[in-house]
Amino acid sequence: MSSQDLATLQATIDQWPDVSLPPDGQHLSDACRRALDALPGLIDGTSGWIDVTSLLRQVLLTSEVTYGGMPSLRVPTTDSWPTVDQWRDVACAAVPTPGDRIRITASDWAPPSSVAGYGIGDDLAREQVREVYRDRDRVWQNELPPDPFWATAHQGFGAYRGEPQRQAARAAVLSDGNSVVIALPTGRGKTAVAWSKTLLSYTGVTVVIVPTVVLALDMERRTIEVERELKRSLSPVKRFAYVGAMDPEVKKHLRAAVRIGAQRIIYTSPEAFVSGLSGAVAQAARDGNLQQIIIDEAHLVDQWGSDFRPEFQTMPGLIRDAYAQAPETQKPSVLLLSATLAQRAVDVLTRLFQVGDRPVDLVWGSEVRVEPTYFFGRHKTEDARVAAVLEAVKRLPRPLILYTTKVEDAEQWAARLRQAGLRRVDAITGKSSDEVRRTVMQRWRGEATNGGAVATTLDVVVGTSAFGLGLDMPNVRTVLHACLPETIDRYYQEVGRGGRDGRPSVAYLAQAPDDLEIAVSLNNVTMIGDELGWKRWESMRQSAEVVGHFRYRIRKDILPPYLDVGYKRSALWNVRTLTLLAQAGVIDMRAPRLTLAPGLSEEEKEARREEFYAQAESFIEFELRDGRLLEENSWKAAVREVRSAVRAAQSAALTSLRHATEGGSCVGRTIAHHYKVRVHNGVLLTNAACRGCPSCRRDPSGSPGIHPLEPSPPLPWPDPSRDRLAHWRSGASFVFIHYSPGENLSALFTRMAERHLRVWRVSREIAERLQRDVGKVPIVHDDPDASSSLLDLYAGPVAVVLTAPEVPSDVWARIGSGLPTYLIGPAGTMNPDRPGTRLQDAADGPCVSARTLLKGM
DNA sequence: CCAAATCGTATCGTT
Repeated sequence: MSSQDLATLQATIDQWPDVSLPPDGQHLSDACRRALDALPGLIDGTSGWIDVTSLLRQVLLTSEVTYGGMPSLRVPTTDSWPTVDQWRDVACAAVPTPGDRIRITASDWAPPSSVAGYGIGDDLAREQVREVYRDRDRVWQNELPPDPFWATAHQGFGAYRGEPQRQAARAAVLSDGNSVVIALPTGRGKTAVAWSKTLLSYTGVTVVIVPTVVLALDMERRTIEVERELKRSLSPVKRFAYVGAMDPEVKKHLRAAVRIGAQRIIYTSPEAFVSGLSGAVAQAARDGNLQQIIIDEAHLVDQWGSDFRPEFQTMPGLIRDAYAQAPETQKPSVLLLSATLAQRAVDVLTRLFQVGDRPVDLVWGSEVRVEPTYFFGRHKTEDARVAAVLEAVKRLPRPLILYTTKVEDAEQWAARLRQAGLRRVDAITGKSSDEVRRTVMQRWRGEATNGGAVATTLDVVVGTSAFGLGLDMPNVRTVLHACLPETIDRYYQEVGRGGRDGRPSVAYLAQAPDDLEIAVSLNNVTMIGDELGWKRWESMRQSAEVVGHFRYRIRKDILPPYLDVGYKRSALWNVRTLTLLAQAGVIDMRAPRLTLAPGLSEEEKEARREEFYAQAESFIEFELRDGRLLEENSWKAAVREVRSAVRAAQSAALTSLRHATEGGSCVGRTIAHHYKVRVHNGVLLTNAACRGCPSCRRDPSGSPGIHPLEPSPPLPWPDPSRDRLAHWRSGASFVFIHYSPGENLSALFTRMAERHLRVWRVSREIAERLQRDVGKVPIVHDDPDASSSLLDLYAGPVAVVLTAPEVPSDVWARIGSGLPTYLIGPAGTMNPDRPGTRLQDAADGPCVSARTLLKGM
């Protein structure tokens, strides 16, 4: 299909100054829609000349790259239309034509391709930037057929978007009562993974912790849509977000719904989870109604939990409480989801979120994004940087994000761009009001308040790191940095806001001399020292009120002996001390909970409540975990270890980024290396990929390319799930279940599945029928032809159904390694170890007929 | 002293 970009745009321009929009229903590129949106703004001043020139340039390049030829547009020079010089300023050629019009064509432009400036690799650089303009539909690669449970959970789920999503989805339904860290790239369907268990079952509460209110509300909106499609209620309250600013009545009803297990899924913040919702969650757990706790953007537990938002690190205590109180067969599972997990984040999560005695599982689908083409510029002065960024903003495609570190710089950049001739630009920082954030997103996306489509009025957003968490904008084409981020994690997160639609994007970082100092100071996490920490700890312990078994409550703002006058930072330092201790394994942090002695009168209760909530903010609780660390020297040693681990991780994260900006080696490789993680049972690799960077343009033969070689091999599930059929194996690792020719096995299969046998190696057809029969029990289909079979990876029970009287070697190998296996085969299946003997005759393995087994179930 | 955001109320027992 060819685009109607040029014809439509030219027709609209020819009517000038009538700028009524063309009818919908034509195939137009994103760039062309934006250009059409921007044209009327020339009249009322809501578009500047740069907005229009850069968008028309983008349309021309989109057309040329996608369909070839030498596209041009004839534009007026009257009114507020740009001058010939202005067109040239955005790398467009402008030739006068009769009738006061000029014909414009666009030339290639790419940022300086090496750190030193223009030189080797320029051609490649331009070629790579050209690809960013290409108008093409996304093609999902590496799709995999869905497991029966996946297709059944929601008809919209369809195929898996690659092995990582498959592993994550399987981990979610196969984990019961354990914690799983799941690294899954953005855009690989994280949300579906979180939903599948909920949608498949008919009872149980899933609590999803998200870092911001906006995300909670956004998830609520999407959940309401799914609920409508399902034609099934997921909440008696018809609400799914629980956030502070909501109507107290709605919150009350939500708490009640969670408490009785009727709320199937709820989205909330760490703060609300450990305070308002904690009682309801605990009650649901006690009644066996707590199905899953899911922590989204789990890397923030490490990044934000240490001092900024300590509730990220008080969650584990609450989760352990809930886990301990849940009935043995209905323990909640904990999923920790993130796209960017480096060593430190994995260490923190696996330590803090281990519940029960099983180690935390890991599903590693970490990938390096292939969309960005990287550019770096180093400038000797701030003025030179400003000029370089301005040039890039004029010439690179929209939507475009410009990141800065400081709020002031973001605002200054927005003003500077307006000054230069942009109008379709605005800024978002941590200081922006909710209202501003909302309207900027709507103007950027072209969305009305009611969700309908309207014209876009914004192409460029200048932001600090506040802009982007959970940002849902698929077609961002350019991410600029007029700063040096303090870690490669932040840089990569921000670059990753581009190209969510799978099309290439440009990532260009322009550095100036002062940037490093700012990055270093932000990189330096504030932590308390040995001596002062110990003194604080002692004074906290001495003043602690005992509120339970090994459980203490302290005032956050109590002062250590070395201070006799309070200063407002003291409370923050106390919390920092405690989070450090939690990471060292000395304590679990807890959120204070109101406990009312029985037998109080209503007035007394009310008085206690009022007193509690008046002071709740100033309290924090903790539980001692390791008494051996109470002695001063071992305490200090434990704390010192955590401190140096944090410092090492932080400085490595900045060094990696500096390394990348220097252009000495491939950026994709540097990022991949940063996300390589060691765990107790192996090394988790992130494969390098690179569309283009200074190093790869200089020496293309050394580039990893955009097709990652092999997916990182999956780690085995370290511990088997409960096997409720184990007695049939009578102590052995496997049982052979033999059937007669023509025997109908579906009743047996159903019974086995209902007793939580979830993993089946069987034909797809039978697996799907089984799923239909058992409904809510998740059935995982182990395809014998898949590259990674669950026979090797899954230590829980697996059913293997044979249609011929021979045992495949991989099945026999699994049985030999002692993993629980239910081998269902025709009577007469031969024993691979003893030629000429049948399995059912062997003395060394238990066997039973299908009929006997079924009768006994 | 550099960025980042959130937060509150009701109850106790069986095979």
